[in-house]
Amino acid sequence: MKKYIPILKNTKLFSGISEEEINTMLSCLQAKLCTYKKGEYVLRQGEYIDNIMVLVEGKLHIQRDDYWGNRSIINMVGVGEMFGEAYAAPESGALMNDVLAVEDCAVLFFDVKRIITVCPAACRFHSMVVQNLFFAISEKNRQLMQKLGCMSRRTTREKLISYLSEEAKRHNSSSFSIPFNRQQLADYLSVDRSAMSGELCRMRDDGLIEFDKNRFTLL
Amino acid sequence: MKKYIPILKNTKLFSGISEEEINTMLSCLQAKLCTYKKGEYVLRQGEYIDNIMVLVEGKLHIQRDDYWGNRSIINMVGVGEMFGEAYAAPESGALMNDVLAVEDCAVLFFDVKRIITVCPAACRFHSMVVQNLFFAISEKNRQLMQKLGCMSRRTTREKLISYLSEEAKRHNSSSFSIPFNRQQLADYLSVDRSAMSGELCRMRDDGLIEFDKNRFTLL
DNA sequence: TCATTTCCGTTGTAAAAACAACAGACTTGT
DNA sequence: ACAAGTCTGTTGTTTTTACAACGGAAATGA
Repeated sequence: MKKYIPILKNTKLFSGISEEEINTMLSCLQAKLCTYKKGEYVLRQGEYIDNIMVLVEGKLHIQRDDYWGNRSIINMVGVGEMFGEAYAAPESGALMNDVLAVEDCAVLFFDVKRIITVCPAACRFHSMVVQNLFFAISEKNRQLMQKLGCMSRRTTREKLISYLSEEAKRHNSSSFSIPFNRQQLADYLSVDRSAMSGELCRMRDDGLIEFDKNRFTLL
Repeated sequence: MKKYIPILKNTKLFSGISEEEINTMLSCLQAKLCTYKKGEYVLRQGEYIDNIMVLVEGKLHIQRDDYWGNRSIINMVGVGEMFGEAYAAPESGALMNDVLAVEDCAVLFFDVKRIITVCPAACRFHSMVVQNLFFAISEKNRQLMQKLGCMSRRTTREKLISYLSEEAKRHNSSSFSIPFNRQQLADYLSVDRSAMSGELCRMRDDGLIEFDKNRFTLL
């Protein structure tokens, strides 16, 4: 577990907290480490959790499959990112989505109650973690609204432009790699893969974008 | 301002706090009351805020209009509900959406910093408000994911079924009124109004639902 | 009460997406 | 190195949606 402390130091949750202090808090918060192989589910829709998770290795998808097998990728989780925080509140109900390991993963589980209630030992930086958690949820909230803004577009082309623009803004560059292959991007935008593939090529022919595999450039 | 204390008592933010204590906190948190006529904007996309707002009278829409004039209603805000909490964090950037009064409204503004930092007078129930705020954001988060689940449906019919099912679940009844007219519902689901209107009638003919104006019944 | 506006369903047409099926390029694992 | 599998773009067909325009019903307001 200790080998992940440098990673935790750079997460939103432990921002501003030193490695030694993180080490102390890991036991204070009773963190548990679990590993998953590519393709395994970390959490399944319908489960109840009282943990907040931090991904310290690999890549995850928050996703959902409907009756007809249509997959919808809600979000991508990279190393250092938190997930499950929406279920931090008591009585938050069952998970709505699956969490799938798309690469071999390592995940740290933290007991929510131990985070949001003052710990008996009164860790010096406990209250800072609470505030960090608060800001992180707030940011996640904005991300979700951004995705809603993207999903509310009518056509595939508009969705693509919206998504690619956001990615360009996020990378501070008109050239960037995306964390999805074509099928995953289609699932993320909730459109048909082949239709999207065609639309991407049409956008390239129209001189809007260039791309090679997962690398895109906005023109 | 005092006349709204009974309303505040029943909000998520002030849950578990007595009316007298709320009265004390209103000054402690330096609350400000603003009123808006139907059709006025409470907040506009691009603004920067450091407040959390509670609607104490009327009805609001969180929405966004794109270049082409397509309106997309992100969320509906009713009396007692909070909004703007996603921008509670510092450096949370400019507002992504407009907030429109769809009825005459009264809104209470609270300074975020005064909520999340311990107040000088150390109000007895300040920490409870912080936790309430935390849970409220967490719940908003789940609501957004639920809407994403709805928006990720491919067809208008699936979106309608998804939305109406959630409403039925929320009302604990297969018969309920929705807070939208047809155009607003179409904007909320990001579909064409006339196409949606037709689909609703087809669903009625197929024996899936019944409706009269804003009142729907699932069969 | 009457005129005006808003709301809702309907229709027809054009545009777009979903779906299915396929072939070539590329990866992966043995 | 080779076989199997995956990923991507392409095409054609069917289904669905968007758009525009209209009429009647209901609500609003002077």
